[in-house]
Amino acid sequence: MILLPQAHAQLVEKAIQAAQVAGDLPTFDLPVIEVRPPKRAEQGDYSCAVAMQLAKPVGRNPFDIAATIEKHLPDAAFVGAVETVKPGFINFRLSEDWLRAQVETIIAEGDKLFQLDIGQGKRAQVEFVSANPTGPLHIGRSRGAIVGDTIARLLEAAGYSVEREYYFNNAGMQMQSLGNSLRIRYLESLGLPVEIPQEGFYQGEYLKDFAGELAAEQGKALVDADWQPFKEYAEKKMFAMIRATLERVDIIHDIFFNENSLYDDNSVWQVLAKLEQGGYIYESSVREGASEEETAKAAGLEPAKWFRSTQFGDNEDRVLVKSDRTPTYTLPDIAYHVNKLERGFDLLVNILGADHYTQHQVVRYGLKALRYDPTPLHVVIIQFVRLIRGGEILKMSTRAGAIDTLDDLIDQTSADVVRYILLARSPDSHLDFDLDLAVKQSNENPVYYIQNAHVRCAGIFREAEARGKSDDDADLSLLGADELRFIRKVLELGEVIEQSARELAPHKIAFYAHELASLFHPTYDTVRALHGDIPDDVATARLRFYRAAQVAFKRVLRLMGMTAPERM
RNA sequence: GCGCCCAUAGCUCAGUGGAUAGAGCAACGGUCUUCGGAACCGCAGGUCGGGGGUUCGAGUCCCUCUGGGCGCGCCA
Repeated sequence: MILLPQAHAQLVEKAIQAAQVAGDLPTFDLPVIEVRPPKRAEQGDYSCAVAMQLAKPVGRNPFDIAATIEKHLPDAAFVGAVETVKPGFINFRLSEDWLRAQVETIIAEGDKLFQLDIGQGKRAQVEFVSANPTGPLHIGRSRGAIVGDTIARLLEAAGYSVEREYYFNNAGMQMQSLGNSLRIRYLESLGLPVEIPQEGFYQGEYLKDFAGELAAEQGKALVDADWQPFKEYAEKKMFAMIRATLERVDIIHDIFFNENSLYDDNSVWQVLAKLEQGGYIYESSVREGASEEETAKAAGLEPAKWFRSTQFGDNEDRVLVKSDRTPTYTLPDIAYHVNKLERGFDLLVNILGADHYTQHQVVRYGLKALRYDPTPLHVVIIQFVRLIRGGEILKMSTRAGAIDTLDDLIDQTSADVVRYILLARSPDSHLDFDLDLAVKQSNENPVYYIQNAHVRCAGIFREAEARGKSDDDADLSLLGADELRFIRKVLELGEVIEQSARELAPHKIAFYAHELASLFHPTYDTVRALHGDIPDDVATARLRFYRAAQVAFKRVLRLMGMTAPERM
């Protein structure tokens, strides 16, 4: 299937070249020619403003230039009419015959509708979620989960070969606390006296469940054990839980990358050595340029290893190896990104919460110091989510208790609702998740509005079958203006995929889905296929149209990771 | 104080430097002896936070101010 903006742009380009050959336009370097749907439908299906850009270099008024370009436009099957208007727009209208024929193309492409080849099979990796297995997934994390998975789906549709990766750390203090918390719950479930620590204790109910299972499996065998075996047990269970939660929203990672492997293969220390060789590391108990206060605080500390990130524009140097000679999170994170780059991906996408921005900058400085080319690396920063219930704002936190896990949210709404609401906002914007609205199964909830379009198509075919009618051998010339308007919108899907994949802006598909549905429902209302007074040939053509519509909705819903229900 | 993000209709938000700034919800008024109404139609709603600048053209780019979010740890 063709991308219409690009196809039109090529026509304009050829027209300009032809005009130059004919001497109607002077010679100049071709600008990037952009063609897009105008805001107002009366202005055409696609519009090009290149003549305005050319007015200055060519030294003529834009309207004349546009008219000249129009004169030299080559023929194309998809072009119905061309018009040059006011300041210098060239407006295109799609051929209606060509549009009608697209109904068959859409049906033929089916689940692969607008499967593009922009990625040309290049390898892309999307890293997202990446929560350590210390607890269930929270809503704050889940926005990144949905955005990351949808970006992966869009990249696949754009023609990339995509891997989904989850980076985690199962070492460190938090995991030790988790193991210790489980140990206490385990002893408690055996009826032994325990003391719940004030700090570093995980309160969650899930640990009581784990403890109960562990006690049932092991009896009193672990009464004298330290935190270690408990940590291992908790980690295993926790990951199973996280995976199960993600699967509920149709997210499956291909690779779980353990931070520890970067120590096992020594790459963390190799990275450090290379930075040292480059002269980017110094040893000191306090960073260079520190305030008196900081210096006083650091008095008596053993020297740490500092990275001169200020050389790359950072506000201050960062510690890579602490006084106790263990690395900070930053060092393995740099090593991880080196690892990613060396795996040869053409595109690396990293989904991060807004609070990780600074950390990521330091990683980039590290890569720069190591002389890696960071161009494949793209970061999508996700702004925070606020949960709203009864008009009240509940702030999200990965350490808060209560009711804000992704599982809870799915339980209270549905996987589809969660996916759509978390998706339908620019990642740059803060997101208010209105629980009351999400729970409502009414037209206030856009999720059902979109899915209902698919349901209605499915319903038509159930009914058609019952009445013994089919859409075989349809005469598509019988389709009217309403149907064509909808088909035009379906054909914009390619642009939406291309653009949202290129810009890593998956919310665009969500808005498109709603726009498509809002063209569908009025059409469904007026364009009847199975009414008694509809002639058979018209009914057949319309059924064929609804077949194409169903294909489009299914494709769009699947691109968003949502289900395309047959009934609701 | 420094860095990043945000500010558009009453509310929640779209808006790739192009033409008269758009949806949904809420509010108001209508439609239907339904291929499943979680629908459709209409009406109304705006100094695009303020001020400068760049451009043939700015909600969009630059500067600045104001207001909000996040970060600025030898935590991860």
